[in-house]
Amino acid sequence: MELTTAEENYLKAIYHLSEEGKKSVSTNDIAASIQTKPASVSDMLRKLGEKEVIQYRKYYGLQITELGKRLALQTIRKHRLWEVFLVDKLHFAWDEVHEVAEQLEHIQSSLLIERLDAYLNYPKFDPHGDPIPDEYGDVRSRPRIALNEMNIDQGGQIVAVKDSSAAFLRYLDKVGAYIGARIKVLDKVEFDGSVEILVDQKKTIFMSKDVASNILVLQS
Amino acid sequence: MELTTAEENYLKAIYHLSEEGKKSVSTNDIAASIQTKPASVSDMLRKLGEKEVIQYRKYYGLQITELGKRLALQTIRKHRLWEVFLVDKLHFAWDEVHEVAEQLEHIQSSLLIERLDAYLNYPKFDPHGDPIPDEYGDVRSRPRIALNEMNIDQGGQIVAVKDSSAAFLRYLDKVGAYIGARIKVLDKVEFDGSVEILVDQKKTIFMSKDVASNILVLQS
DNA sequence: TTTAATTTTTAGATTACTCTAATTTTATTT
DNA sequence: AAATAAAATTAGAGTAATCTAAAAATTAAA
Repeated sequence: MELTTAEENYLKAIYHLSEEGKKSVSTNDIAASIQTKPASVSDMLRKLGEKEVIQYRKYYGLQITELGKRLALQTIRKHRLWEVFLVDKLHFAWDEVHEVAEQLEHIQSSLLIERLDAYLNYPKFDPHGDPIPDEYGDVRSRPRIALNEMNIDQGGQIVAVKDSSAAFLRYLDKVGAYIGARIKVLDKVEFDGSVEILVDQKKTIFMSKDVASNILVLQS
Repeated sequence: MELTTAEENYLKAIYHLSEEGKKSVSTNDIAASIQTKPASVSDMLRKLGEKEVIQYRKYYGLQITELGKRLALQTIRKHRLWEVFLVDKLHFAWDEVHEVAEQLEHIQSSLLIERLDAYLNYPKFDPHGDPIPDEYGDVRSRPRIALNEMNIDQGGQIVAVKDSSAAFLRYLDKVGAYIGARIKVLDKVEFDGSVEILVDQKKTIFMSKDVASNILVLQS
């Protein structure tokens, strides 16, 4: 089954929305998330329904099918592998990768992705800390916790950020709290919820609750 | 100035045809070279004319403009850099790269190409030995000579092949006569034009005139 | 130099995707 | 439960790229 680039983009958006939002995905949500008009979405939903990657009943909403999920995860896998390539090999900054990965994810060649995966040493997370599905679409996502919810003296590894705006990523880079960094909570301030953390066993930094709540940690 | 993927493909074909054929490029030639119908070509020529990447007079043929040449060379540059990446880094075989590079060449990001070029160590030739234009479209092609026309005891480096069929490339790989290999002509057989060459200072092989005439060498 | 063959272009459709504007359906309020 | 608001869909049209079939222009041949 072959999807066009546009179909892949819609399906990816639908997958993401149905993962996070929980309740059913609306036409308007999809339109907003891929910057298009609801009318275009309706049209595409009909087509995606025919291709059986979603189950679609007019006015009643949609449900992504198993096939749809698998295909969406394949695109997400490609996107995230390319992000790793851009950052690890071509030294792109975190906030420069998205646009390019958005194009690269549509290149069709299973050999290419296999080889790229091997070349990057089978990474499990992309530069934003999001998990990379395997070729069958399996995501082994270990439980993660927001940094501000950790207890004093607890340690772990930063594996993801919720807010991936360029400004936020630059801030994290500056304080050394990159994805993969090992951290430990030294203290928590009851009053404002801010935390004091040790980064990579050497640097102590303070973080507002706001920032900490946007950082996901794999506890150890 | 922005070209669509289709426009880039047409322009690339036109560039290649006008380089080799010398005389003017016909609608039929273009149609044949990109497997499409002459009617579609006519349509596209009008559009390319409007965008001033070619000079086009109905029924009278076309001429690629300086702008067109520059844009075509940019696409060719991208194509060849990606081929180097696929072969050098992802261990693709010579004959597996084309299809994928054909897709990758249309990714739009000047940063990406700059970084890729640096990452590959500014290669001057692609895996088929074709020169890679610089970012301004300059191709510094040093004089090359067919292997069968070299004299005894002359040395050089294999930089290109004329015949790039999969079978031929596989044969070359097997005997170690890859692009970049340093060779030296040990002997030439008057009778059938075959040559005896030393590859990479260690391996001696015999080559028919037929094969040797398809290998281009940069003399040293 | 007419006629015939070839090449090229136009005309008219088709597919994929998008849009605005109008309509229909569902959800919310009073 | 009727009226209103919101959401979703259809209708109709536009762009880009392609095709087949027909027409026009050029080239080659008799």
